[in-house]
Amino acid sequence: MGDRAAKDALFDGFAEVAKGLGNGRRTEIIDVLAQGERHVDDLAAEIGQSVANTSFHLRTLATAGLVDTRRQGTRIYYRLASSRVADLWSALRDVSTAHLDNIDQLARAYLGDRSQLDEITRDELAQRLADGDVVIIDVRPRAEYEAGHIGGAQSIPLGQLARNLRHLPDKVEVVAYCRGPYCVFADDAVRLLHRQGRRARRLQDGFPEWRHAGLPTETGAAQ
Amino acid sequence: MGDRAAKDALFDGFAEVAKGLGNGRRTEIIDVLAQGERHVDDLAAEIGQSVANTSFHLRTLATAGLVDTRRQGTRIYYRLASSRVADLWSALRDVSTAHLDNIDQLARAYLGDRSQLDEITRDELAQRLADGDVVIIDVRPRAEYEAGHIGGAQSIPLGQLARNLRHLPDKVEVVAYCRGPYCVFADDAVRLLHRQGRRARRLQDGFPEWRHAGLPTETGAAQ
DNA sequence: CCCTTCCTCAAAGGATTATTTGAATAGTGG
DNA sequence: CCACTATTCAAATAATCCTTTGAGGAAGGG
Repeated sequence: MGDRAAKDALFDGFAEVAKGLGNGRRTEIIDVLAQGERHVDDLAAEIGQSVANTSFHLRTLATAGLVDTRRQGTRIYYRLASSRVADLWSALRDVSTAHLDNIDQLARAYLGDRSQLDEITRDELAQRLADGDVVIIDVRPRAEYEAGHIGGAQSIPLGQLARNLRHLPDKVEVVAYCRGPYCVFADDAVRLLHRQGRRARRLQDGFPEWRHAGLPTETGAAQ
Repeated sequence: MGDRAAKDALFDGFAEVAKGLGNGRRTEIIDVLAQGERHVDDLAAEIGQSVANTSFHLRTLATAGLVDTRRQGTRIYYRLASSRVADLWSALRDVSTAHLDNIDQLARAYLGDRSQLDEITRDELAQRLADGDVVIIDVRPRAEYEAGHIGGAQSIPLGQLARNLRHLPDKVEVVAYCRGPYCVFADDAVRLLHRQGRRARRLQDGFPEWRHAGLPTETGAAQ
């Protein structure tokens, strides 16, 4: 009980999971999978890597206990092993933003200047949604919407927003959301809507945080 | 806004923090620092590594934003950067135990067979403490007790337990606690007490979890 | 002011890790 | 049962990481 080698082995075990998250391509994968399951090809395109390399990273993640798989027809779908993994990812981002000096500027480089973008908190949105005086649009890729979305939201992937403006009611404020605090889709959507003279805000974080807070969600395609 | 290189750099940033936890010696350090600050020499002995190597790992942890330092006289004390880091460490252990098949057996190899050890939950202990019909002993090293301990607990480091048995009241149940679910000190203390025919249980987890739950704590030496 | 103690740094090795390329595999759909 | 396609594996290279050794600071005590 309690010898050095056994302790080292146990803590190496914990470190194994952390190593799974210890690569930028793999954190990108986790961020996508937090939205719902995806197949390899799709993930490879999402993270801008070759299929072979993506497969290698997915294997690493699976060995680290972070993801599981499911086969459907000829494809293999990867998903987070459980919501605990989403919690871990969230805790990791919290530490990064709080204690790494350069995360702020990296985020600014990727997201652009957000100072002109109005945000809305989860709680305020939940209230406004209950009151019915707001339109919520999910600007993530369609597959992510179908895997789960905010109750009452409609799916308008970012690329299709420009030609779907007329389907949005005129007088009501629009709230756009996407994957989370470090996702650009909703930012771009709000900027586009502003240029059209519409009132629009961005949800402060994304769908995973909404679900985690226990607020109402739906799955599947809209009719 | 939103180009590949900038996204990669941002997510590399998140991965940087995970890399900090991606080594067994560093997870051991984090586990110790979750109890309170410690100096380099001390930590080196704790994890069974050379001072130079420990210093190297601490530097890695500092670069990853996980620890901070403070100089006092000739020593340099390291501490967790914030309670967020403790949360991250806790989330990491949760994922490990839930999704890594071999953590169970590694834990058994280190901790021994726990099936004969009675445990007590935080909530039950808090209740019993309020009722006053229990003695709590903190079997961690003295420095950790002084950095923070359960309110009302007395410090009896494991090595001194055998010769302090007579100071413990006879009729009352003893609860021992230490660093957390993967710490052996309390296990060994309970086994020792059982051999003496005493009623004794081990707190299910350790001091950091007690503090995190907002239950009463104290700092400093006993009188 | 020098000596001691504690800590960090630099260099060097051996061991992992990330990515690319090209080949192999394993289910499925026909 | 054959052929196809999505995915994985193997080999190779370049990059990074861990540990040890020995030298180099930085504070404080005498």
